[in-house]
Amino acid sequence: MKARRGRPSNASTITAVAAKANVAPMTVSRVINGGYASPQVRARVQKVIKELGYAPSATARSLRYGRKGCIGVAVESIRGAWFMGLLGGIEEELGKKHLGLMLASLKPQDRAYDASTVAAWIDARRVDGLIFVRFTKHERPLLRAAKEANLPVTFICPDQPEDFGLTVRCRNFDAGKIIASHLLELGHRRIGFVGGPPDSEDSQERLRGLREAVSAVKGATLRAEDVSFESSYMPSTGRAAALEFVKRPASKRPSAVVLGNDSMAIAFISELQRAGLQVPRDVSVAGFDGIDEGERCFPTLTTVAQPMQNLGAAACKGLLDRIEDPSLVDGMTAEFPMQLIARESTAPRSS
Amino acid sequence: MKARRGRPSNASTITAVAAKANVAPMTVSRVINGGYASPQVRARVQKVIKELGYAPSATARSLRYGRKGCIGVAVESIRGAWFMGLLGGIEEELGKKHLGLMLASLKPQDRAYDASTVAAWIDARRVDGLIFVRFTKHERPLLRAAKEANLPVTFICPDQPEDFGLTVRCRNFDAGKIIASHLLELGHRRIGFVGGPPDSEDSQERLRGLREAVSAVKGATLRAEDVSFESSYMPSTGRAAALEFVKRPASKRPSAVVLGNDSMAIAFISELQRAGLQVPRDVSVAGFDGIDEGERCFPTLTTVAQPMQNLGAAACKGLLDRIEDPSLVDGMTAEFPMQLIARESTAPRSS
DNA sequence: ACGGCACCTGGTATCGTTATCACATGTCAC
DNA sequence: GTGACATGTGATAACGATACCAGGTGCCGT
Repeated sequence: MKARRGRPSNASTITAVAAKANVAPMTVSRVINGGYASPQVRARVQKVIKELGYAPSATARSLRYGRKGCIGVAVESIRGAWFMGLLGGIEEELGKKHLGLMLASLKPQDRAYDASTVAAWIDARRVDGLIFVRFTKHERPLLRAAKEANLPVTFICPDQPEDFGLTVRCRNFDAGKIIASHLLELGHRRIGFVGGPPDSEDSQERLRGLREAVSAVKGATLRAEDVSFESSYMPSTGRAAALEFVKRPASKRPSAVVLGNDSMAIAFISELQRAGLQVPRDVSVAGFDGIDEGERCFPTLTTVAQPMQNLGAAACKGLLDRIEDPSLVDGMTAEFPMQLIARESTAPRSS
Repeated sequence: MKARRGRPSNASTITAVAAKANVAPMTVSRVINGGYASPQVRARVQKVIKELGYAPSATARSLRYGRKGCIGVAVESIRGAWFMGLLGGIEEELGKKHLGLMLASLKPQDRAYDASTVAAWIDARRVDGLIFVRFTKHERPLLRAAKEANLPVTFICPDQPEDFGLTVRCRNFDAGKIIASHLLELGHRRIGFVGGPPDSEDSQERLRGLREAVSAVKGATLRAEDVSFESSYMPSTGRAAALEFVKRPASKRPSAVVLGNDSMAIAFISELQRAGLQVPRDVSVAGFDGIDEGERCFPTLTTVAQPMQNLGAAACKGLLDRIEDPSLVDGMTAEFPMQLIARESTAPRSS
């Protein structure tokens, strides 16, 4: 940004087109944007545009309009595949309006917290709006900055961060009930749960749903000793939980375990297998999210899938609406249903 | 982009700061960018800047300079986790210079070919440079456009697309040799190979390396019937290969199989397990790339890892160099070594 | 014949920033 | 005491595009 002038981009300007077509720049602008222009002039200008390969500069337009034609997406960490589906939905929605997408992680390289990039977006008015994926309390200052800058914001996040912006999320409570019903139907009565971080709203909600469904069935239990929370959603925590699990005598184990997300579930299963247990023969296992990986491991993973594509699209659409019409009421939330994908990792309880 | 004027962003401008500090805008600019300014004026201006929360508009700067402060990254498809490591490396490098990253896929939603977003970047001069991840011949028109626009380009790609831009890639030939040595050392003599698409340069190179290493060892073979190419790098093709594999009588199988990439390898293993085979007891399996997933499946996957982080960083650095100094010679390539990660999926040949 | 209107076109100012030049100072050397 | 030179500041003109207003036509109705 510091360097002298830009490269000698041979890109032509509207003035060049105007000169060559013997009209004023304004007329060229009108030809492009559809204002009054006689057929002859229009044809002449369009010919010159094609000859020179002219296309309007996004930068100059951005300065003139208030709009940048570009939104920012901030993800927790750029590693981790689970949000790719979201990005797909966002991109799809943006593509319809020819808008761009700037991506940054809130914690680059999983280093110390550093939201400077996103903060710079706001300060420098680089984007027309922001989508936060998994917004946590640490990002509060960013939110304040966005608010002050009057910048539309949406969240893809289980808990509504604040009375500002649109929040898009899944029915995590229902998800808990759904997986519980599935396991109960298969005959499981003692069910375990290994959640993500205890302060993560989605794990809590899912557990609540699970608990409610379990308590509605006579003889079904969700014992305190079978419920735990891990420090993160990383696979390593799933592995740790598995090591814990195999240490217990078989009679003291739940016959089905629900993990906080698919990554954890897959790691959990792997570790059980390493210890010689078989899934689902010895224990049924299920996760949440519906990442692709669950489809290509063995056994394939039963999960309650988030409609990632839809979540992304909804967050994006909501953001665009708010950009279009800043008067839209804020603090709304949109909820999406989650969907059971029953696969190999769950089976009827062995007698 | 069409709408009237932008939102009433209450962001303050350099003029507002200047007025409040009783100086000319130019002076404010100098205070920010470090030109001559007396200590008193500097202090006064900086105070006002803080009071008003002023930050220069990236858009206006972009128009003034030639630079957008932003590069574009075009990936083949936004699904697929394997390039997240690359993105991490790119982001890291960009972060150092406070540059932005615009992301787009060449085939959004894996629909019909549609590079319109990237083409628009070029036409509208939205980015200072482009990184192509897995550039294929279908993107040729884009490349031509970039060339005409005098836009720096780098590729993260096994085959050098053209005599233009910097290409960053791995030593795939060596990778083939590396995995071959590993398997040969473990005592395997009949080795199989299941590549990606036949026209993918990396699969071919890896096979060549494999072949060379195998042929150097007496008694080791890479038979034609044990070598195949699949239509894509998708896990489904790995699964298909496994079905093929288990159909053969055990005596006609290689004792070790190398897959085109990790996704395929993991799917291959899963399918073998489903058929009742055990890895590595019945067959050793290895992949390429080193995706995270290979670490949490069972058995963990032996692979030859690409230094994704480094590849991304190198491509980005090269791009920035070229943006800085457009006279840099083009058509260069930078090669990176790949690294063996020996894990559970490969073991000494069972006698 | 003249006001009114629809149609087409151009001039000018503007978005927010900085390069360039011009003009003040003050300081030092000779 | 006068030129040379560093230091500080401001006025002006760009960067590329478009909003707005002000013309110019021609055609119609009265």
